[in-house]
Amino acid sequence: MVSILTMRSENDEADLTARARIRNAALELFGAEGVGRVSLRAVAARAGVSHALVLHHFGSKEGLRKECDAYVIALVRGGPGIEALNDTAGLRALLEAGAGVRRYLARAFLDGTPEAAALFDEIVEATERWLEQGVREGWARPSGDPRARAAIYVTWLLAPLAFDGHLSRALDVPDLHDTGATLRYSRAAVEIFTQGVFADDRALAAWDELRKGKGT
Amino acid sequence: MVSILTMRSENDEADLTARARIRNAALELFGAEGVGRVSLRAVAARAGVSHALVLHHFGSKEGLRKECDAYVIALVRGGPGIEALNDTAGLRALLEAGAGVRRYLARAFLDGTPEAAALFDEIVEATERWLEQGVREGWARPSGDPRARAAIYVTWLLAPLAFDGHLSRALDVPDLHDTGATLRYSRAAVEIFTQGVFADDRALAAWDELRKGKGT
DNA sequence: GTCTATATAATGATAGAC
DNA sequence: GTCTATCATTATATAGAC
Repeated sequence: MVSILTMRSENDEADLTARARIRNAALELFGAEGVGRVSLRAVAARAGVSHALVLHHFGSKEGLRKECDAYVIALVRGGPGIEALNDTAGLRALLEAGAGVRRYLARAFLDGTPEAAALFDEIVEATERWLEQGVREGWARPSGDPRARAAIYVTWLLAPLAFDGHLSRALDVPDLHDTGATLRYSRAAVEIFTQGVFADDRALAAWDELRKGKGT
Repeated sequence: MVSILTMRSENDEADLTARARIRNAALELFGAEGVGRVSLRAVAARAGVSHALVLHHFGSKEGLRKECDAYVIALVRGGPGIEALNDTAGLRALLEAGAGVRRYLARAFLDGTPEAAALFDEIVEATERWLEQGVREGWARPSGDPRARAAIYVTWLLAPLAFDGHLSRALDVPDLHDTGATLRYSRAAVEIFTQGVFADDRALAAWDELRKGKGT
């Protein structure tokens, strides 16, 4: 039996407070099936408690959802602020967290909760500053639209969250986020970020053509 | 009153069969809030029919969901086969479809329905061939891992589906998928695809370093 | 094809014992 | 903190009239 004073050892399955077990169970189920499709009873069953206890701790289903949001987002933030999404505590924590957590976060972004929106904005902002610095220091190329580039960059970095299973299937690896899988797809990503995909400016020219057609 | 023999003019709001109206209503609501959070009664109300009629036409909620899947996916396919996602009927149809449809598709990918998975695989396959051709013709750069590159590329092209609202907020445009918004973010994307982000091979080198640490 | 009941089950939430 | 009832509501689904 676990005292309520037990320090949280976040990663141990066994001895967590019931509150934490419930939150983890919710995270897993909400991530896997979507909040709407998961009943409080299902969460309770997975956590090994009664459904009444879930409500005792979180007040309502919405309360539980909010706590899940806060938890995952704190996990990604990793620290007081986000440096940029690259090689940061937050990203690593996210990769090491279970698939359920990643799927939960993807759904949070899709649902557009205020918390998720704030996180996204924060990451974009940090990334834009990071790329500005890169341009100054010479390791990043200048962009015609730094803000848009940062936003796109973040979106692309987060894309594997949303396309988890499909990406791993396409890459023929069992789970996208361990072993050599991450290495394989991140290699391809870095390759694109370094040398691009297109060998000349034809695509850019085509874009400019399109722009002329539709007005500024 | 609309005859059941009326030809489907897919885009007109008014004179559609009840079946089509129900499907459209479901698409919109499922996309906006997630299938689990939407009741058949809500769908029926939006379509202006009774909830019993929904079941009469689709048998069950799951049946309705499947029809939505099939409809959206057919929309993206655009024709008998997908050429590549670039400048294709499917992509254009997707952009011209409502935000609800795009959000629905994003959720379908996240939920990992078999239909969505098949579509994804199809697009990756087509994109890989398209890039192969590009390499042969000289307008695409060769890749160290063509399969992974194609998969990543597709993921990135689809990313705006999943981060719709966040992207438009970061870009400070009301709706991501009309007017100049598409142009702005696609310009940034093409820029990256053409010239990359990083100015030298430092990131690639760092990646290789990481790889050594974790074994092949 | 479309509706108005109605049946049946599940859900979020509460009350109160331990 | 945790449980066992229990309530009120809502959901999916069916039956049968029009």
